[in-house]
Amino acid sequence: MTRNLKEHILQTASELFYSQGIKSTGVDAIVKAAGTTKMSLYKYFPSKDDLVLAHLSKSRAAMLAQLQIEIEAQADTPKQKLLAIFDMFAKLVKSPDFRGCPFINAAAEFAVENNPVQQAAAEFYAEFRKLLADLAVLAGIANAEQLAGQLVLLIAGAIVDEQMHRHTGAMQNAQAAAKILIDNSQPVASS
Amino acid sequence: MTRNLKEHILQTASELFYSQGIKSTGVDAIVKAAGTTKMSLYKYFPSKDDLVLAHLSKSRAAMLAQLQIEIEAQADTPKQKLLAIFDMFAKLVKSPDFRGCPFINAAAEFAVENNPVQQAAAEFYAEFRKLLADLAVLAGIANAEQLAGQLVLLIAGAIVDEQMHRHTGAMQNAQAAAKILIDNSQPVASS
DNA sequence: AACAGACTATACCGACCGGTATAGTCCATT
DNA sequence: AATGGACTATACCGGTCGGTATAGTCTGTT
Repeated sequence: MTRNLKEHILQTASELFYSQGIKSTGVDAIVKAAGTTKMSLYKYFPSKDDLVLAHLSKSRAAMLAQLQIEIEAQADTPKQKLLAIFDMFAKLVKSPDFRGCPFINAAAEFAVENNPVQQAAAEFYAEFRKLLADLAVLAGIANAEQLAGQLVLLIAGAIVDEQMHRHTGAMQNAQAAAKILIDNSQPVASS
Repeated sequence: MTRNLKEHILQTASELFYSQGIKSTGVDAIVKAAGTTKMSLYKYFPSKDDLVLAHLSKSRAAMLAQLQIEIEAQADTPKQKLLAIFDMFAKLVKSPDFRGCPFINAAAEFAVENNPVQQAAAEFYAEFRKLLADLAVLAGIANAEQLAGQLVLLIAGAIVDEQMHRHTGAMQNAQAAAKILIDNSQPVASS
């Protein structure tokens, strides 16, 4: 039960942070939802900021792992894997619990530039882009970095769009655009 | 000086809301920055929420007007006008005061679904999309609505991306993608 | 049986939050 | 000169914020 409590508090905090927003979630609310006390929370997380950073770090790892699984599960070509990522996000966006991207939302809540929260958000998107760029390289695309950047824009834009107007199929629209961009990308000069 | 004070308070609040975030900006801070008192603020805006909504409404009108001007200033073809919008946002994103999209940020700060703040954000993006769709129709594009939606995704995504990693040219990358999407869109069946 | 450590219970702290009450100043119109 | 409305000054309200202090409970180990 000892190492479990820290994880349990973090899990509870994560859900509240994501569903209600970080600044709107007080420490007391987390403590009550987790069925514990402030003393225990502050034992494992010396400040609310630490808890917030832990939440973002956990979300980052979880999301990247999920992406990796989704990519490897697909036994198809790299190009099909790229498109499958849009399917995954389309599913994610359909969930009733969907409330936008936790990193974008956190970056919006913590406005000060170079804030640790913003840096955490930036790091996730940098890793996400790299993951897409690696796939694009495998797909034999010459301007892989540029294409990966564009796919990130489409996905981030669709997440934000779905957050505001729900169930408008923004992610499918993004995928349709992605298809065109991929098909129009230059192949590497073949031997 | 009478009608000026209301506008002055709103202007001050707008700047603080945008630069620091809405929830992080207290009424006292607005009052102090505007050089007035709480009594005057609450005379014109019966609650902070009203002030927030007024801020979003003002920002929406300002942004749409700026877009209209930019579009009409271009004496070029509708297709060139569509691309010119990306230039405008590229300039906007370069400003040292840039801190993301006020509507996306506000929607992220106010998590509760169907919150008035979220609705205001959604309304802006709906109008923005319509504006692009009208241009796409003029450009003789058959699937104008779909294309407009995709351009919105690219722009919103680039704004969010630039908010996290500054000065990476995300908006130029979005424009490059937009060119491809426009060139690959189906023309209306001509007579 | 005794000890240690994880965890709980609760009361408290100063600071700040959005919002209000009361009183007073300034100035233009009549 | 007097009235009235716009605006200021300031003190206050209850509530919540993040964070801490103190004390007690419960349980596994020796």
